[in-house]
Amino acid sequence: MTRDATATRARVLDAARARFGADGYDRTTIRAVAADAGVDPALVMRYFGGKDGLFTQAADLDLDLPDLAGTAVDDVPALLLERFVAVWERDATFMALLRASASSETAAARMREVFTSQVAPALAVVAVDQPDRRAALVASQVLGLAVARYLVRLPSLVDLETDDLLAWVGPVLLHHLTAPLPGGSPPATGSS
Amino acid sequence: MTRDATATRARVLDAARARFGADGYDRTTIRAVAADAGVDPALVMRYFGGKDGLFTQAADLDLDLPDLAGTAVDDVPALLLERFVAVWERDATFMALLRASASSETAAARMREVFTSQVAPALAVVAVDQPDRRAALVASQVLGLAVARYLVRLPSLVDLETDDLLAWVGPVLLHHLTAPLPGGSPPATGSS
DNA sequence: CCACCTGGTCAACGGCTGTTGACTTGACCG
DNA sequence: CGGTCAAGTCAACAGCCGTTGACCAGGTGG
Repeated sequence: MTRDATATRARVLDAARARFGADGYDRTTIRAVAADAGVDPALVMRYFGGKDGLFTQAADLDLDLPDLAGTAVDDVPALLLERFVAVWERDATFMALLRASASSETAAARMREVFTSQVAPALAVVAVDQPDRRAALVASQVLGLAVARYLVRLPSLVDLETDDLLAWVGPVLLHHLTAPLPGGSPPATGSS
Repeated sequence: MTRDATATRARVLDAARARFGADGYDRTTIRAVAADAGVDPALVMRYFGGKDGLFTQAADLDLDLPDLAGTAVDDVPALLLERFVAVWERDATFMALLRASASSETAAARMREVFTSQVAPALAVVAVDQPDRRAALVASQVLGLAVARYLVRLPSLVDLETDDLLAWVGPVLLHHLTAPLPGGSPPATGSS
């Protein structure tokens, strides 16, 4: 059972996610990840090609958002928040990506890609209007929640139970998705 | 005019803010800051005692929030957002603190302190209810905006003019400050 | 002229890191 | 048993970083 390359790979990847999520990109060392996985640093190199490769594979985030077509827009915030909390608490992938985005342009680009390929399309179905912008606003609130709660750890947000969190923030997400366009006289560019 | 310690200190501090804001804590090297300021790295040591000291003094954030007592609550979001955008764009202090918070517990603690000593007291005057929690929710949206716009750089948020930003996000801040308590049956602790 | 203090530089040390290439171990196969 | 190939280890290199202590420059006061 030992000497199982697939299992070892998975163990290294788990250790990497934990380290990247807890310490950020720069403070995470290949040596520490290897030690956590009970493996020689050189093996990490062989498997992932380098620190960048290790991060890329460790921070491959899949939000697994459901198809919202046919869902009443009022039910969307609950679904979204439940999904995000689940992702936050399942493993450290999201935190790894978030922490790394602060100091690595590559990670920030990956974050943008997660938004473009997963969040924006999912929300485009339920936002009547300027779907991309509304999706970005939703993302800003959710991202801010993650930062304030898990990164900065403001006590009055850490104390919130998941249900209360939904009750406080849900209406805001709904607002971002459905509120009438701001700016009384929209300078629409001809295309209507 | 050369050999002016005060001016040199200021030059180093400016360079440090720029570097910390652009690259984060770990990627910023004392050598690079010193080079930017046209100074020997050893001088930075003499003046600030080390990298931590340099960061602490460079990331000493003052939001300069106005006294909101006597302000109509509907006017608060505009004031707040204008202040935050001003702080974001004035210098790199806020970005330095935000980026560093992702990988340094010290920086995260400083962020918490900024909230506790500046944001929460300022908003306590206008939030009728659970002022600390409402202030934290406001902070989460503002922080999320900073992350999404300046760090992850979601295009549809980067494109927003300051005025439009206010129009989109203002109502949300107002909601966070004034919306009725969620949870139909509040488990109030005896005081009613 | 000399001493002195402040502002500033120089060269170096020690530690940690990513990365590499040669080596070892162990399981399977004929 | 002997060979072979993947899995894994070992020791080392080269580079960069924070930090240090000794040193230099130049204006000031006696």
